[in-house]
Amino acid sequence: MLKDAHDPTPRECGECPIRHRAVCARCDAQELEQLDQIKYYRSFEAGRTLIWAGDRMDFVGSVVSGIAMLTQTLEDGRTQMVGLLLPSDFVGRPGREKAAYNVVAVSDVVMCCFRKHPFETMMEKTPHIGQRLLEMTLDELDAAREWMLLLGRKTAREKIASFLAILGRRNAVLNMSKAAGQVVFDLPLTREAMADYLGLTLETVSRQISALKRDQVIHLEGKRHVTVPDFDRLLEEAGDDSDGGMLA
Amino acid sequence: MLKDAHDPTPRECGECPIRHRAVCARCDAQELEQLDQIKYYRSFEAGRTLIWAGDRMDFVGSVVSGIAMLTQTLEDGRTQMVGLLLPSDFVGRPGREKAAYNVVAVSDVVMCCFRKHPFETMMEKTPHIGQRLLEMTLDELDAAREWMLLLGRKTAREKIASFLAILGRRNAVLNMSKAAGQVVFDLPLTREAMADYLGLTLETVSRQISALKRDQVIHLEGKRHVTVPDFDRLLEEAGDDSDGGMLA
DNA sequence: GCGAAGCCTTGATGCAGATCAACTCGACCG
DNA sequence: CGGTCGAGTTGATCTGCATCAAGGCTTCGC
Repeated sequence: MLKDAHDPTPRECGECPIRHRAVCARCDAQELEQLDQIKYYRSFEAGRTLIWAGDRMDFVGSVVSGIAMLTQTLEDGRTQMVGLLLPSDFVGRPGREKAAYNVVAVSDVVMCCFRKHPFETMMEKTPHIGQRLLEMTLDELDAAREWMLLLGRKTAREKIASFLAILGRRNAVLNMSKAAGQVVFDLPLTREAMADYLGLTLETVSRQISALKRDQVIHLEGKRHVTVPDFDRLLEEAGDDSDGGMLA
Repeated sequence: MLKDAHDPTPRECGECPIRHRAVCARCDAQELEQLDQIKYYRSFEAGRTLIWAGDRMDFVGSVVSGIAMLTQTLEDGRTQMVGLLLPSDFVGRPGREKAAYNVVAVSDVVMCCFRKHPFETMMEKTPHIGQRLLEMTLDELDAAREWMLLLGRKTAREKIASFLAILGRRNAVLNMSKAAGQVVFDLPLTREAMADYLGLTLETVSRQISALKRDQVIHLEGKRHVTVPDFDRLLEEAGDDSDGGMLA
């Protein structure tokens, strides 16, 4: 709610960093105009819960900057992450009254929110939006299915390696930082959040990271900065089918 | 490919059992006409693999009758089910060249296939289809996320109870067979397929079913016919949050 | 009627990862 | 400066599920 001086909130769609990847990617100038009428920005600080499962939702929206996670919990407190939201990812479901998951800010987050009812009406009249949302949802479904394989069948070491491979691949695409096959990135999550992602305990996450470090599969500077000297080696550790990940 | 005398393949959309739930649910008479031009039926016998991951796909389609499963495997053979396809569920992804998952017939299956390219062009011109597909995909994503919680955080007993609850709830809705809260249904999967669904071994599945039987949570006639005397008791065993499953 | 194959159950044993617990390190604050 | 708090590491022990192994029940073909 509060805005500070360094707030990276864009002023208008033209300067929006996710303009070409979010739900609005295919909208033309006139459609953006319409969206502009029903949108507003909100900022949240790291650690805050943006939405509680069961809450009434009066908006849907896009993550503009920062990282958030979707989680579910059992009554005794066991929690499982079921979505990791990066900039341009969509939050909420048109047509649904109440939130199905908790949404928690991992880092500071800025969201572009659309008032739900007007957005729904607009979706009916503007195929562009629904088409783009369909694409994005299909991508998420693929990711969820990859994730199910990980949760159901991989060992702790394979889970960690797979997670690092996902982060590494993303960064390799963004930065082209493949100097001699080296991949470098920062872990965006705490050990606990990684555990919730992978269906492990935080102790096991810590141990397996140490083991991969000991076996020279990765190097660590501090607790978060990772260097992967040989990415293929990491992929082997992840245990995927040989053609794995070529979809993305 | 072969058709036998008892083949339940519908002749035209008017008599199609999934007419009002599949991708074509919202299509008007004229749109159905168009779909009719590009569709054909195929039958598969139980156990057959309809599609191999990596295969070139020249069609997408709907399950008309029977049950199929989507599976992924690791190179050493460990396999995880990532989708359970019931009548009206959609197979394939518009815009994608190659199949991402294996599709295996659990029972005899009839599919209504649409030639992929004409279907894609039609989707662009017919918002009804894309809208319906979006709804269905969002539902699948929700189901996948529920499933992730199960795979990542539930015990073997809770997994079995959850699976039975899903089947029971589905049948309760269909049959209204809630004579005094009793729910009755047949297991559609072998122990091995259940294991692949739940991320367990088939021995553990068998043991946990025996345990639930011993503890009077369920009754079994033969290996497949299940009676649940007290559905709330089953839900407790499933370990879900108290408000659980009310989305469906 | 008999053998073989598929599906399922049950028992004995082992191990990967959970649990419980102690400790380190750095950031922040009065 | 010392104290506290959150994040992470590491060790010791326990346990739920996997693994290995044997046997039962049904169905099918000959």
